Amino acid sequence: MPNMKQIAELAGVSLGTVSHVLNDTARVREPLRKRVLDAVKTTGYQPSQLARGLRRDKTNILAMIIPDILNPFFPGVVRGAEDVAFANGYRLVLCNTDNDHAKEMMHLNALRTYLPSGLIVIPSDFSDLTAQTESYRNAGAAVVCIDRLPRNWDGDSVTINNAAGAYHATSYLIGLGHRQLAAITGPLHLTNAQDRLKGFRRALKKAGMDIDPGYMQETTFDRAGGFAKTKILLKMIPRPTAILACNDMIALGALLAIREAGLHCPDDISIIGFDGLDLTETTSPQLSSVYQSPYQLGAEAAQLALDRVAQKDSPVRQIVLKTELRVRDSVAPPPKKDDAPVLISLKKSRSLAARA
Amino acid sequence: MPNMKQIAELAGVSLGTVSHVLNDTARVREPLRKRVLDAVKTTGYQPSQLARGLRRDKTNILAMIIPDILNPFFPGVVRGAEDVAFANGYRLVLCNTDNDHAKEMMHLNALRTYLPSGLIVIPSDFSDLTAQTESYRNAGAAVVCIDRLPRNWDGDSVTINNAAGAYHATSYLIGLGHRQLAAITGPLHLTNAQDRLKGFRRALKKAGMDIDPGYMQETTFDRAGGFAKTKILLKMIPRPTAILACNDMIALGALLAIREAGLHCPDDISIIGFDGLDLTETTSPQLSSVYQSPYQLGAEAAQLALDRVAQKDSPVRQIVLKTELRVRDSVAPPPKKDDAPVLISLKKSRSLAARA
DNA sequence: TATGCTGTGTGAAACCATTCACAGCGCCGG
DNA sequence: CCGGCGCTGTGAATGGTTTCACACAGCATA
Repeated sequence: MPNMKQIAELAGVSLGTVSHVLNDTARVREPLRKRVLDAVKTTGYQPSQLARGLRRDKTNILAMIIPDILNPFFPGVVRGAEDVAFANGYRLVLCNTDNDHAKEMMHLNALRTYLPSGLIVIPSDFSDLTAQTESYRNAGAAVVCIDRLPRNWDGDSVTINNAAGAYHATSYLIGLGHRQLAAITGPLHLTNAQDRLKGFRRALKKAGMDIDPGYMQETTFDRAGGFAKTKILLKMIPRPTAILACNDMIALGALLAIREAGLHCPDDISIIGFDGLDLTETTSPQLSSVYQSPYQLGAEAAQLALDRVAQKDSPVRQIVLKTELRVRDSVAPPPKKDDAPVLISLKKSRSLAARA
Repeated sequence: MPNMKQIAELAGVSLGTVSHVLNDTARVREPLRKRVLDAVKTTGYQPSQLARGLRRDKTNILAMIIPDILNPFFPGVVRGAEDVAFANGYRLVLCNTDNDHAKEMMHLNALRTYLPSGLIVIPSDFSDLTAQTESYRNAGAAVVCIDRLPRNWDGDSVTINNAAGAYHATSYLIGLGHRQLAAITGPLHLTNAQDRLKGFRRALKKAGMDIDPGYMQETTFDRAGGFAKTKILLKMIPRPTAILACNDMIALGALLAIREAGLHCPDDISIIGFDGLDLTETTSPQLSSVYQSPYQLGAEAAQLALDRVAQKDSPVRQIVLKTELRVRDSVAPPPKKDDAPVLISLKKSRSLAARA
């Protein structure tokens, strides 16, 4: 593979001229310009991203740090970011932290010397990333936090309206007549889990309801957590007639626990999840959920990062995306007391056609 | 952030010595060595990966090209590769092709000048990648193909035993008494789809069965494909009593089509999928499937790539991983003719505990 | 004592693109 | 006719690391 010097020789121009033609960084008269372009075409020359990055103190790399790509929520985020990156000539470096702060630090440290233009982070926990990411900012890299925010974050961010989503879902359940409500929240040191719980409580308050703290269970954002906490909830007296699961994985675990207990969803107990993952369409019953678009989350974040690279001193942007309650088969009015299982089933959106 | 020169000055040694200490590339006497290490520690010096890569014609980057991270099979592959990469001080660059050959080429071209040490590819189609990847090989990069192979591939690879898996699943269905078997295969220009079909046919042949080509439907590896082709199969006379779906997404579509037709799985018709994704545990009925480990696929590929980097001229390795039939609730003996729906349900592995 | 060898350390060259100060040229206005 | 300006193009300096040829000291051998 040739280098720029050879292109310059072949085109009979100087090194600088080749660079100017390639980067459109100065006027070059047509004949010379053409000679350079021809030389590039015939040799198949490609500039070394390494040399370029070294010189410019910045590469066309976007680094992305997420908890775990195996969690079905994150592939969408990654894909959204990768699409925007690719469309703009950037590459995406993917790092998994497993929500382990130490691992997050290792990634953060190791990535720095690749001089990425941007860094998109889903923070692993509530530790203060401001200090860590400052070195990136100093190096001229854009830093964008998404999904949840570290403590005291005052930089660019993309999140969703967690409280509103949870509020809406909870209100819906109350509207159906549920009075024994429960919530299974994610780890409360995560801002998104906190906000969802806030929305839940706000809806209860609005309805003049008050619930025993035991009906709000905190756990990890996964199936195992949902399974375990649902088992606990099912033993409580009175048994909740509806559960707000603060993400879909928790909801999945809840569904399994309900089935294992010999109960039926939604006849005995209603479930609403959060995220609206694809897999909520193939569970039985199909899971109602507060939908958010992981793809959009990632795409907006990448765009935000690129915008920041282009315009370093524009005002901070904190984008908040909307959620949308998608009611499917896992919700119904509460069973009437001392009744045989009620056989009502609400079928609203069957979005099969859209995806299948 | 300091550079090597400053470390050299601080430690009172030459540039070369710093390099030797850091890379353990020559003996350095203890006192000097310690001075260097101290200087590094106090300054928090980190070598520039860009300069290093430029000089060594190779970076600690592994590039990974996959069809689409949104497809639930691939996150596991990516995670496996990232873990191995990370453990060895490498970073993973992720690229999605959407099975679009043009996009694959763009990624291949763009990635090259980052000088990755390795390239892990799930080929988008049957085009001959040998030529394209040769330029990587020439540049000293290791190229590993996984999951499916491009035409005439003679380099390193990691695949699974597709034919054996399909053979096993099909034989199992035959053993249950099924005689009206159908298969929904993936795109037959993909080697894995081909091999799974081969396994299906081999099992039929072994049992002395012959089937009408109409019972073998080819489609894309997704839910929409499975849904559409199942609708076709359900209209055929005689209606198949069992379907081998050549991946889980197809199986998912099949399940939905069966439900929509007012039929029941497994009472009316049995389904076995392929891949054994997590989501097969939360469908209803739980989906039987030929399990493979995407994580292992990715991990082995990354290890293979790193091994090749370390030992350029070791013999080519073509690793073939095993599959494992996981029987859950979506299979049963065929319904007896003119019978009411049979209520047999085979419950073998409930691997809930393992995962939840 | 001269020679040769081993073990350490040095500093310049090389990798390749970008950028900056400057030079050459043609043209305009004075 | 000259000074000055705008437009193009030049080539050297720059960025940070690795590596190679070489130097030097100390020691053993002839």
